[in-house]
Order: sequence, then C-alpha cells, then structure tokens
Amino acid sequence: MAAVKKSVSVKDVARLAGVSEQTVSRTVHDSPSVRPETKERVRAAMRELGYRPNFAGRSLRRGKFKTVGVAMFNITGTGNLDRMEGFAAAADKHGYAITLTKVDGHPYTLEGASSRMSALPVDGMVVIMNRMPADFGTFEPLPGMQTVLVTMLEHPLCSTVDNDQFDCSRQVVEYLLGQGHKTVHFISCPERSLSGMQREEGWRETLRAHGVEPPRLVRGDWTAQSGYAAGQALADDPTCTAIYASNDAMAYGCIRGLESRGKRVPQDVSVVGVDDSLGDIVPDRRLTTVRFDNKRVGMWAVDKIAGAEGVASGVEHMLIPGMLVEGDTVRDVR
Amino acid sequence: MAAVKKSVSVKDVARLAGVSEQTVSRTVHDSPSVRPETKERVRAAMRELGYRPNFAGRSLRRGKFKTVGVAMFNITGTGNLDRMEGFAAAADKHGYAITLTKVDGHPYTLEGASSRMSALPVDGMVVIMNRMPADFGTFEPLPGMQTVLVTMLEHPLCSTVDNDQFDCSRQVVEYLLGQGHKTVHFISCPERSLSGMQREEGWRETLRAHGVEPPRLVRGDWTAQSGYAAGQALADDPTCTAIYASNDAMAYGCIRGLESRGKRVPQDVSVVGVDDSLGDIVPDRRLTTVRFDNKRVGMWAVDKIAGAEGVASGVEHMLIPGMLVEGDTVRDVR
DNA sequence: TTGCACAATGGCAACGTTAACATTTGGTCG
DNA sequence: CGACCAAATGTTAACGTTGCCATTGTGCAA
Repeated sequence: MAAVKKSVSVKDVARLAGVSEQTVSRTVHDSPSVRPETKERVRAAMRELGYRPNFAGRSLRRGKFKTVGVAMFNITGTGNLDRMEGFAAAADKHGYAITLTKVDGHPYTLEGASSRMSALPVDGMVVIMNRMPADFGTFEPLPGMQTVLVTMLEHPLCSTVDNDQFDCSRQVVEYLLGQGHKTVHFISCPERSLSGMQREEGWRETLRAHGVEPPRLVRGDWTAQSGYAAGQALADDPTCTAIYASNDAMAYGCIRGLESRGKRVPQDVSVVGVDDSLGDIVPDRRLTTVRFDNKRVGMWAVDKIAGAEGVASGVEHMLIPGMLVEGDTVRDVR
Repeated sequence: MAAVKKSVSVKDVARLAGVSEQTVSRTVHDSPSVRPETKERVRAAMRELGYRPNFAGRSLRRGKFKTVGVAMFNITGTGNLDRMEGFAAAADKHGYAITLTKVDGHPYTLEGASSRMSALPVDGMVVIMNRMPADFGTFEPLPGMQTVLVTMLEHPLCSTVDNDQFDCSRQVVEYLLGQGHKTVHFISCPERSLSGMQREEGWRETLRAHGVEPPRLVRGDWTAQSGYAAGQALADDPTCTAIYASNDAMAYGCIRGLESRGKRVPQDVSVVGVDDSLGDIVPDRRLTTVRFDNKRVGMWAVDKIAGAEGVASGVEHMLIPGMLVEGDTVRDVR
C-alpha cells in the first residue's frame, strides 16, 4: 500500500519476469535474440512496475547523451523562435533533445558559454552569437564538444552558419538599382548588432561595386519611431528616391514618416525592409522585404552536430541566403 | 603525442595528483576538509588533464538531473520567447538547465508529451498547452515527474500557471465602460485558441455582469487583415463607439479599417488590443493594450519544479494578471 | 551415438561519481 | 607518557545500464 518511492530498475523487472537483467535490456532494445514469449513476459513486468529506462545509467554506459546544447546570450531576439523551431525539428529527426542555456556575463565570452555547457549532459553545442564575444579569435572548442556558432563570421575551429546578411543587402540594392533608382539611402541600426553591421557593409559595398558613392546613412535603433524620424529627415532630400531600412519596423516607420511630410510610397519614394516580420501586423501595405530562413539555420546547426555521430567531420561555414519578397512599396522608375 | 580521446575521470586526476579519488571529488565540491595545498595540487592536475566532471556519473549517483523539461506543441507562439526567458532565468537561479522538446502528434496528448519526456534527463516537466490536449481530464503525471501545465484551466493533479485572460477582458471592458461607453464590441479569434476563447468569455461575462447584453462579435483570425475587415464592418454600426480586439495586430488593423471608412480613432471610436506587441513597430500610435508578464509565467513554472527539491509540494493554480497600458486610442466620452 | 551449429539466456564487469565509513596523522590535555 | 580528539585523507560500495563472453538447450547432419 505504501507508495513506492524508489525508481524501478532493470533488476526489479528482471526479478519479476524471472529472467536476467541482460534479457530485460535486450527486450528494451527489441533484440531479435529474445524469444517473443519471453519478451512479452518482460514487457508485462515492465508495465506492471512502470519501468522507464534511466537516462543517467544509459549515458554513463554509452558515453553519449543524445542532446545538443544551445547557448544564447539573449533569448529575445528577432528570429530566435524560428531558429529554435529548427533546432527542435532537427533534434527530433536525429532522436536528440535540445538543452537551452542563457549565458550572461561580462565580458561575454565563448569560453564562458563553453565551460558552462560542459557541465551539462550534451554531446555538442550551438552558440547563438548575437553580439561579438571578447574571445572570438582565440576560442578553442573543448575536446569532444563539437561546437557550431550561429554567425556570419568564419572561425578556424568551429563550424558556423547564419543568414547571409551581406548578400541580403546586395539583393536589395541591386533590385532597387535595377528598378532605375540612381542611389539607395540606408537606415542602419545600433553598432553593437553584428548582423546589422553586415547589412550596412553589404549596402555600402554593393553601391560601390556599381559605381555609386554611398550617401550618408541615417542611424536608427531598430524601432519604428527611429524609422519615422529617418523618413521625415529623408523626405526633404530630393536625391532620395529609394530607401533601404535594416529592419521592417524601421521601414514601416519610415513610410509613415515620409507620408507625414507629404511624400507617397511608392509613387515618390520606394522603401524596402528586412525580416518579413510585418505580414500579419500591417493591414494596408505589403512591404517589400527580405525573408530569412531561420528555421533552416537552426536545422543546419543541429544537423551538423547530431548528424556527425562522433565522426570528426570538418569545419564548415554555411551562409543561407534570404529571399526578396516583392510587396507594394517599390516603384519602377525606369 | 597521440590525441587523447578518452575522457578524463576523477581517477586520472587522482593518480596524477597523488591523492585518492575521494579527495578529488572533495576538491571539486570545495569541501573545507581538504588542505589548501592539497586542493591546489589537485586543481593543477585537473587543469593539466582538462578534467570536467561527468554529468551522467554524477546524476546516476545523485538520482537527480537538475534539469527541467519543457514540452511545446508549437514553438512559434505569441509570448513563447518571453516565457523561455522566464524558464531560463528561473532555471539559472536554481542551478538548473532547460531541455526543450517539440511534441507533435495526432491526437495531441499530455500522455504523449509525458512519456516522451520521461526518456530524457529531467526531474520535472512544463507543458505549454496552446491547444486542448485530448486527455486533459484524465491525465496523471508520471510518478516522480513533477508536472506543471501552462494553461488557465485547473487540473486536479498538476499545478497550472498562465496569464489571466479572463481578468484581462474584465479589465478592458470595465475600463471602456468606465470611460462612458455604452457597450463594447469584440473582435475574436479562431476558436481553436484556448486563450482566445477565454478572452471572449471574459468579454461576454463582464458585459453581462454590468447589465449589458453583448453585441454580436466579429470573428477574426489574429491577422491585421481580419482586423481591417472588422473595422470596416463596424464603421457602419452607429452603436459602436468602443472596440476590443483579442490581439494588437487585429486592433491596429481595425483602426486602419475604421479610418478607411472615414472614422477617426479615438475621436469617433475607441480601440483596445491585447499583448502590447506593437510598441516598436507602429510609429505614429500608442495603442491602448494589455501587457502580460510571460516571463513571470515561465519563472513561476520552473520555480515550482526546481524550488521543490524533491519535497512533494502541493498542486497549485496560479493566474498572473496582465496590466492595462493606456495609449492614445481610447477616448473618454463621459 | 556423437559432434556441431545455432538460438536463447545468464554472469560479470565497467562506465564516473560520491556517501558512508575507515584509517592515519599530529597535536593536546590530564 | 598514554589517552583521546580532530583534521586530513583513503577505501568501499552503489547508483542503472549494457557490451562481452560464457553457458545452456535444441535440432540436425555425420
């Protein structure tokens, strides 16, 4: 009658079924070398006792955890949900689980994330690198801990994967130039954002590659309010017929700011954003923007670890291009 | 010279430091009964060999994993990021880790999520219950697996926690009635959403409690587009001076829909949303809305499990109220 | 009848850690 | 000087699982 507190082990099952522990283990793994009727007896015993294999015993024996750790410096970031969706999907596919850890700390190092992870039951780790860690250049992954960084930067010892921010800007700028615009103005973001700076660099270099000297950029802070201010400022610039904002919120803010100064989008000015995050939110506009496949980024990272299965697969650098989505905020001026 | 593949155990450290394994273990846990100079010798050996304690051995010995599992039916959902932030923060506080699992399956059961989790190294689990599982009423948590459900519904055997959707609607409706509006129109959401239906019920019952027969609702689908259509439809209704939309996107869509029909917000019609999700996205409006503390929901869930520490603490039901945030989309008509 | 192959099962050890108990050492007090 | 105490360290066993090898049983060919 007393509640059974102790957990049930193979030993208990073996005793009840009248077989050896080994036979129980073999039944759990559905080995063909156990007679069907024996299996059934063992299974009945497992059901009766409520047996569930113990993860610790198993991992200790096997030396594998079938788990990938994910270290994030800040959890609330654009695209993180989609990335997690990707982590979870890929993990699922390989029979792995995902362990999440928030890493904070000043300074903010890969070494810190790594040592934190190493105390957890994981076979490898993914670091979402929103900001630049202090030790990026010198970091060495722990032996036996396959490490994938989510960043556009390359690393000599760790595989990396991310959206191709540079190519994103190239697509946008070339698209706008292709529509006949003479130049493309840019609304940037805070300088601490890695991906934002890469977008900025892509914008600048693509313009130069087409023989256009980049105009002075307007610095924003990711919010629509800053985009609004930028739009108002650019409304007075007669050379400004096309604006590229580093995210959709600023792009939308910019449109409203232009409108508040009597400019119409796209008749007078074309505007493009990035992230495709406003589809369900803005009812009366279809913003031209770039859609990233963050889920695919997440899957790639986990595939790299869970798919390797101990085989020391080489370091790879993967960039996943975004897709330009045409809305109604760009006008062909040719 | 040959790369050392095998992992380093206490035994190796003990041998190198010339002490017993127990002394190594004591050093790892910084026990006061080891002489400082011995500790230093051991630490040096650990560094030299790159020793890291093995999670599996430890958990096997201790019978605890110091990990909480989180089961989600769909990862991409409003507020999930904030909830995860809460999970991670609370886990951190208790020295726990978070293990994430996506549960899919038709039908969609707590039993399925639970048995999936039971094969992972977790001491307890949290289920984010976006939809209604088939076995909600009959589900029994596995013995030794403390289970917390994120839902507004109560459960006899599992603790539950969620935002108080009912109270959210009460706040909004009473606020609008308090501003002198005779009734409050409602833009609802798809019927499969649990929280959405609770908002709807709260709207209906609060109106009735104030002696107002709820007007016919307009069904939306969470998108701004559906809100836009609803706004256009309601613009022709002369009794409609106040609209409550079950999320911000629809509220914003509604505002634009009203405007497209010549109605001004808030001069002609007041509009309130839910979620406080548009702050950085809409530049020229401050939507009156309700802000939920999803991080706190997440923290409560993990606290319940990690804080219990084996003590069988009772089943609790926690509802966390949202906070009405006043913007510029409501007019006092008294 | 013997020998042999093969199917089914059992026994044992080891994975890495640490709680509980045992032992040694050095020092203090009666 | 011996008895006793505390500090520091060592020994043993156990947590649950499973790979390896040994053992038993069964049928069949020589």
